[in-house]
Amino acid sequence: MGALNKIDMDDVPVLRTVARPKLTMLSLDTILLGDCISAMQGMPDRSVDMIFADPPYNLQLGGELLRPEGGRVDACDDEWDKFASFEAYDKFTRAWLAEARRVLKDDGTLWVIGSYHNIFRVGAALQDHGFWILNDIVWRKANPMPNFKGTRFTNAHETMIWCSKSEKARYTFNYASMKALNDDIQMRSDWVLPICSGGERLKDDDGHKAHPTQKPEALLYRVMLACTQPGDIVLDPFFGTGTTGAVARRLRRRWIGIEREEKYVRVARTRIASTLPLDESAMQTVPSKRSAPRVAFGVMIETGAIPPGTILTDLKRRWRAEVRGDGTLVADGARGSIHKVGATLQGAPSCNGWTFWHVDGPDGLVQIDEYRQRHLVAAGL
Amino acid sequence: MGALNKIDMDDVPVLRTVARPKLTMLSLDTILLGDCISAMQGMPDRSVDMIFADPPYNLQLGGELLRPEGGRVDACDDEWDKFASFEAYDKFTRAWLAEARRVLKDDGTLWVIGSYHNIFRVGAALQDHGFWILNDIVWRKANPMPNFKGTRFTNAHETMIWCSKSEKARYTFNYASMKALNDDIQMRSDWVLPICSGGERLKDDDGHKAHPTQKPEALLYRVMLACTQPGDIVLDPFFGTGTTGAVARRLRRRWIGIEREEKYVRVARTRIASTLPLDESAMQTVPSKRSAPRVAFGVMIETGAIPPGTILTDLKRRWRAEVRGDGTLVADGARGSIHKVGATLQGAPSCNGWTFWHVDGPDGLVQIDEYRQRHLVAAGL
DNA sequence: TTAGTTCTTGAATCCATGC
DNA sequence: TGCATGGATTCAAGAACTA
Repeated sequence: MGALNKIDMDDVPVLRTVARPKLTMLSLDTILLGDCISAMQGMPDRSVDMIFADPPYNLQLGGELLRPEGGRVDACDDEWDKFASFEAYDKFTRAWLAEARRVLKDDGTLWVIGSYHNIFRVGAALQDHGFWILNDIVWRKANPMPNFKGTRFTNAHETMIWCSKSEKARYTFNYASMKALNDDIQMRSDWVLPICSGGERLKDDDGHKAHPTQKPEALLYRVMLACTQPGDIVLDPFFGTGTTGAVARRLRRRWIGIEREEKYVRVARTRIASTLPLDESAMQTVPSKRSAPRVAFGVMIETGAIPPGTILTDLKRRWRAEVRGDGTLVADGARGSIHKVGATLQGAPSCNGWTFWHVDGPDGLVQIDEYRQRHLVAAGL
Repeated sequence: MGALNKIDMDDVPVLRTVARPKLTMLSLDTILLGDCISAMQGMPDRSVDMIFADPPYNLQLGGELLRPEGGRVDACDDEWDKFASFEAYDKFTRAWLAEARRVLKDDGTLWVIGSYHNIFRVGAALQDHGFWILNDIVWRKANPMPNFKGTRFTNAHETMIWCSKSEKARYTFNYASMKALNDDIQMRSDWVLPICSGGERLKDDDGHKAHPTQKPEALLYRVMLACTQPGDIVLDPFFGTGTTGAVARRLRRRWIGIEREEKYVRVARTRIASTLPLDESAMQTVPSKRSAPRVAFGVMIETGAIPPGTILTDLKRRWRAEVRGDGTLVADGARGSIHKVGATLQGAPSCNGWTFWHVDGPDGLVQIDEYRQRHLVAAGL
């Protein structure tokens, strides 16, 4: 009996990990069913070019959370995300990191994604294992779930850590591709991408989401395009529904996925089997679109462009309002945002405060939108 | 000889930390010259409302050892940012965090800012000390320094961790102010703000920047507006050029700064002395409904605003209920408070009766919360 | 067919007070 | 300390539905 039992020979093979002698050869484009630490123990030293890891976040959620309209939030309360303590989580983290480090080629890189619940512990463990952090990348979600109770800031991002095995490692970074992907401007450490929803979100037979934390393919697309070459081997030790495998296949990279839950493996197999590799020509360049950033009026106050206490007026000086420290306006009989106060004073259903309000200065009336334009220019946006 | 030698009595006093017996009283709006751990040891337990900490980022390893206990470094370069190892940095971090935790009020909050070089170690240490992370906030720099060599992604952000002393702490979060500051949309965990440059950037006599990591006032403005009230005490154990003090003074908060380097203290003193507090009227913020006085629905009946027998309906006129003399409602199959009846009829777990129910009058539907607002205004509340 | 409206949902550490 | 109760609280995207 070998190290792994091959239980399927279809398009996307699935191997069941049984014991742990090292394989002399890697099975590529394959899902290993089992615990990631054991599975990696069966892999040779320095055998993969990149590792993308989306480990449990250890969310530590409380009771159920209700939306304002009464609905229930479908939280990630799965058993695989529960740990007894930070110590238990650290022990688990350091164990899989040790194996990941061993199977990674010396010039390979490791990516880990997490949230504030776990990412600090993961980052500290990485450094303790000798990994050299190259960047921390912020995935700014275009459409995050709001904070329903108004108790904190909207948790609108997740963090990825990108690191090499050592300070001197000669890692792959496709600088030119990243710049091209970003309209010929250097790719920054913050990426704005939508969450995984719509047709991309995999559903089970009941129509429920197949996995609570499926990542968008766009995220993996950018990661893989940045740090690997076609033909490189990408390992994902927390494979889930196989986003890493699907994108690897699309981008003509080789891949290995490890997943403990059989139900996720089934979903991943079907998904990857139906994913088509991109045309080689299509892999050359990728279009991108940059939309104008939204600037809140409050930023004008914070940056000192319009100090609190400033009196604003409309073009015909019919109404006046005073700017408050929190970016709201106060006028005779109205208070609130620049838009709301403008609408109330005029008795109009709505109002664009940016064009309605002006600062009455030495040079006459200056529309506050003028300040916003200056801010955008100064910020290089 | 007292714990601190007062060496200056000007507008912004500077106290030199000498020994460490606890002070019975806090000196406010003051800079303490000395190592932050020693200085905090001279402060009482649970004495400050908020701490903003911008510790050394440990940007370079392999430099000379800086003793965690705080041995002074006289050099004019940035020796304060060098640590011999992660262990040394951790030891230093855990030492100042322990004092910060002791000095912080039980319902106070702590902010720490850092980059990928140090923030993961700081975050893990926070959690190990029992702090409860509320958010990690990404300061997305509008105009970061490019990566000149093209070897990584442009390092375009820094990370702040916001935490309370415990999971159950009742911390201050001015939700309504934050929402107002962001054009009436919940403030997110990613903040786009320019770096500190131009006239705000302090220069020394040679025209060089006075401090290598001066933070923009806009950043502190948002932090302080979010988590403190006017009059609250804000401590900054790594004061530098005193951005925290300047913004605190502007926003009419009290402040304490600790700084080891005399040259930075000089710059900070001049800066803060020339900062003007904002007008009190400009400090008024949007009152939150949670802090508004409670009004029982029965008062609406007692004052005659809504007479018994009035028929209430929801916005879509799907349900009807009749007002009783004691302030309860009676509907088909339900009776009780405005909230309970609304919840029962909808089959919802809960319901805000004030916003659910309406009076169907000559001017159309009027939300009963409208009556409550009128009552509050009339009562001068 | 289209345009407008309503409904659903996403890695979430998500209430405050009084008895 | 636990339980009952009042009543505060949501953004964007895509699908489903309606006129």
